[in-house]
Amino acid sequence: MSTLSFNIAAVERDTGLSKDVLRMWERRYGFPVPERDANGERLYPAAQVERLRLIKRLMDQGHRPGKLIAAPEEELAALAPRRPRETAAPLPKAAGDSLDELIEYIRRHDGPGFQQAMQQRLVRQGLQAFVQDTVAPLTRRVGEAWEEGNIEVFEEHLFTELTKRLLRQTIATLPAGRGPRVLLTTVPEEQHVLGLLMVEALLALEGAECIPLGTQMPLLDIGRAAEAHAADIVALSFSIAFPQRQIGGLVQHLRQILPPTVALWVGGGGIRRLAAQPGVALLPQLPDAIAALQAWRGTH
Amino acid sequence: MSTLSFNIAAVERDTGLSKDVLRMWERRYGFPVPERDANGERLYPAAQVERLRLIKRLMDQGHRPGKLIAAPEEELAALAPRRPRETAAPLPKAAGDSLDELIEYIRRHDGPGFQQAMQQRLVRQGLQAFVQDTVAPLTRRVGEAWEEGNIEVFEEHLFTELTKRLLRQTIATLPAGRGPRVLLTTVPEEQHVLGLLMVEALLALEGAECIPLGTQMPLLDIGRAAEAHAADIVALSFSIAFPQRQIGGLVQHLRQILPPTVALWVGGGGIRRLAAQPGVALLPQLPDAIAALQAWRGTH
DNA sequence: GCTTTGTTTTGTCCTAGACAAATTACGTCT
DNA sequence: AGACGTAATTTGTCTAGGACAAAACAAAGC
Repeated sequence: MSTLSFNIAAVERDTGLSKDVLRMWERRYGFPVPERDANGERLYPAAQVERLRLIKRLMDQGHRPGKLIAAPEEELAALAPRRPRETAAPLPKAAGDSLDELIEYIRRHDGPGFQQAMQQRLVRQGLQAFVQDTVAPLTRRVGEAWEEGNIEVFEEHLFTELTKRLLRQTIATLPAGRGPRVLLTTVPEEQHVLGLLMVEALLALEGAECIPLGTQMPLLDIGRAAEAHAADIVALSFSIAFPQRQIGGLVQHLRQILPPTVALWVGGGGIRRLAAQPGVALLPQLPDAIAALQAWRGTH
Repeated sequence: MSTLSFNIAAVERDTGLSKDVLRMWERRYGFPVPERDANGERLYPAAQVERLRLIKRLMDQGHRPGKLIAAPEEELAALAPRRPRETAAPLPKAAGDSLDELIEYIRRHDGPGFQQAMQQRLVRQGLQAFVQDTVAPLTRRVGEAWEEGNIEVFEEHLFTELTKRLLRQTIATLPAGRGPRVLLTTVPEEQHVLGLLMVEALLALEGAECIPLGTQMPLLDIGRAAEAHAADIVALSFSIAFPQRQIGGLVQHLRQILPPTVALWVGGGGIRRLAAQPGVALLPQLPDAIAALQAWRGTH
């Protein structure tokens, strides 16, 4: 079998670094330096792709590409402590009140075990506490673990998929809401839906009428959907992974598209550094959504 | 309020046409011709964005960009019969065995009604028939309606989201499978998960042990996941909207990454024109998945 | 009818320059 | 020392036009 190599589109797919950035880094920092095929097009060896993935992860953690690419191998040792693979800490048989127990199921690739443990916590805590005290911190922990290289991409996907299922399943059992009508979605490029589901669970529990439109809705279509569904509120979610620099412009753009009578709520880990805008409610934390709902009801 | 305008990144987001393509069309066909901001960067008026969205839709339908862009306004009349908005055909009160009834709920933006009707059909038909005779054709119908401009993007999203919920909810009630272990996912850029869920439902019903990893998994991570979960089969799904030209290379690439002992199944509407490859099973139709499962069991 | 061969269409990749927004570094003032 | 404003730097995205291969289509032959 030949050594695997990736064309530039494949590298973009697998690393999340745009073609422009890949070419610019090559020009500017001298890395990566791919080979070329017969046609003069870039061909990245697997080793360079791996290194790029590592760099991308550390960038998402806050490091700067210039430093990372310059540093030779110390960064691998110092910044990326890959999980000691076979530690396999024994499951804490005790009360199991810790999130570690849940993460350990994921690390062991034990989907059914994870589902069962989550279900148990849901029943014990009730939906609201479950969302706020289990799902939210667990999501944060998984994100941190990913940044630190302690969890694989597919493990994170398994966690997300199973948690999504549980939340949706539970939301389905709630009675129909009485209003206001809240339209929930994300912008294109933003595919993380867990935050949205958490908000939906909390709002539905408070009796709001939620209209879940999934992810990746073009801005113009969000406007049309708000009109067609006679929505009172449009709620957007930005994950921490979403390119920060784009969020402000996007929200401003959408605010222009929506009629002024429709409220625009924005939440998620991505908005931490977002400046306030007129006509846009920032809800950095989950409880803020409940507060905003009560405030809305007070004024309508 | 000023006239809305979009920079090239926003147009890419909202139309799905890459920046390269937008610039190339401008150079080659003389459309679109955006204005420029103070910095010389493209600024597309909303009207041009609308037209681009229309062109993209017709392209997905099989038309060619050169023709579409040349044609002045006849194409709008001839090819894009926008749904007569207020027709509002009365719901067929009768047996309701037709898919039209279900689509009509979506058109009326009646989420709860749709859910209830779907649930009813599920109970009446049983899961296997429901997937094959309701969900699959309905998905196709919705896709066709979208191509013909008879359904809005957000309506399609609502349909997808609600159907996903119902399928996942139902899958959750099935008992744990006995094997083989089937890992289900899609490649990056492919975010359609409905096809995958349909397959999962059928396979789980046949007693397979499904590992749902959600969408958009980098190829290298699919390989790692297959190893970590000791998967017997990796099942990929390509929707009809996925760029055809990329599929062949992607599948070939993944086949190289996976160990030869792991079977690779590929399905979905996107593979209609895909050439056969050694070590890759093509499953264009849903029943093919069941057949493939039985074949696998026969040889193991 | 079908297959093969040439032509057109179309998307993606390439180089290389420019610049603005974000971030860091620095110097000054309180 | 800490706060603040300004300069330097880093970094991503945009622009221009050229090139070419893969796909789609047309035409000719069997």
